[in-house]
Amino acid sequence: MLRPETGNKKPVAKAHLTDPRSGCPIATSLDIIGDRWTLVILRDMINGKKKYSEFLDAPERITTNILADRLALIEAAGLAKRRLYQQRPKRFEYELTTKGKKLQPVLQEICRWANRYYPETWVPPKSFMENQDEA
Amino acid sequence: MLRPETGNKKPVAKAHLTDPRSGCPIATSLDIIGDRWTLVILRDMINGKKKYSEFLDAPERITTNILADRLALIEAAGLAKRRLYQQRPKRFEYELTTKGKKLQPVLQEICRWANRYYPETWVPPKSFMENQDEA
DNA sequence: ATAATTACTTGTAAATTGCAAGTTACAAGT
DNA sequence: ACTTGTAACTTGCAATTTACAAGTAATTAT
Repeated sequence: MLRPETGNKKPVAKAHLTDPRSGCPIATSLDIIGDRWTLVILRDMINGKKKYSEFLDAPERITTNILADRLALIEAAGLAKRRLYQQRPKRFEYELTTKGKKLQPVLQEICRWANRYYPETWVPPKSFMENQDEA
Repeated sequence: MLRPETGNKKPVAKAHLTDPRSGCPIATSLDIIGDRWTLVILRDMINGKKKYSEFLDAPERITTNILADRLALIEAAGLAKRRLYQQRPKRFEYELTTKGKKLQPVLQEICRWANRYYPETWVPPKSFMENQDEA
């Protein structure tokens, strides 16, 4: 198909994003972050990664189509914003919004749990576990 | 197919359960809890639900095949244990292990985040948000 | 001129999910 | 005795999502 320039959107329907399964805060959140990839991308964003290629470098080896899809969903959910940082060729970088940054305590608790029950998991740097972003 | 009595297991392969994508505590955790249903079942277990039919009653309307699959995975991951509480007919109840209970802080942070950014979500009872289970 | 890089898209097979219906074992009502 | 109901699942199948591989457009590096 034609793709005259980068940056055109795919449908990104996903019914549960607009129509949560219930009023439960957990179910509503999982409609957005309840998959195997979204939070690992958020992890990288918290650690300062911004560019598509940086996210691809993660040791979990996300595939390009999933990454593109998740970045669009993350943006649609208001967890990050896409900024054009170069006109030709168009290049975007992704930055967390406050809403996205506020998920850091969730990630921190996940890490505490994993470090306790899966001792082979890495202990995150203090900057990740202590830093509660202002704002 | 034959199913002489209830309680026989299905394969439950899921490669990432035995072989995490990386040593990252977040990725490792998401290999287990990174889906749209597992944590809502854990929520119900924390709130004292034990039986299959009780989990089915949740407002999110989980289907029976997904519930059966998730209960098996939750047990395989050591987050809950299945107990035969009645011999004839065989009836099981599911109870959180300590490992499963220790995910409560993760759920609490998810609730805090959702209550802030999705004001239409329910505010959980204090018992859920404050209770840090002993052990 | 060729190779490499970035940020994707496309195609297709495999796996997972959702929906509906069926099954087994028993209990309770008529 | 027979039908109805309930609990805890299983089965079949269509629809959606995921993984894997390859391709593409624009531009820079060699």
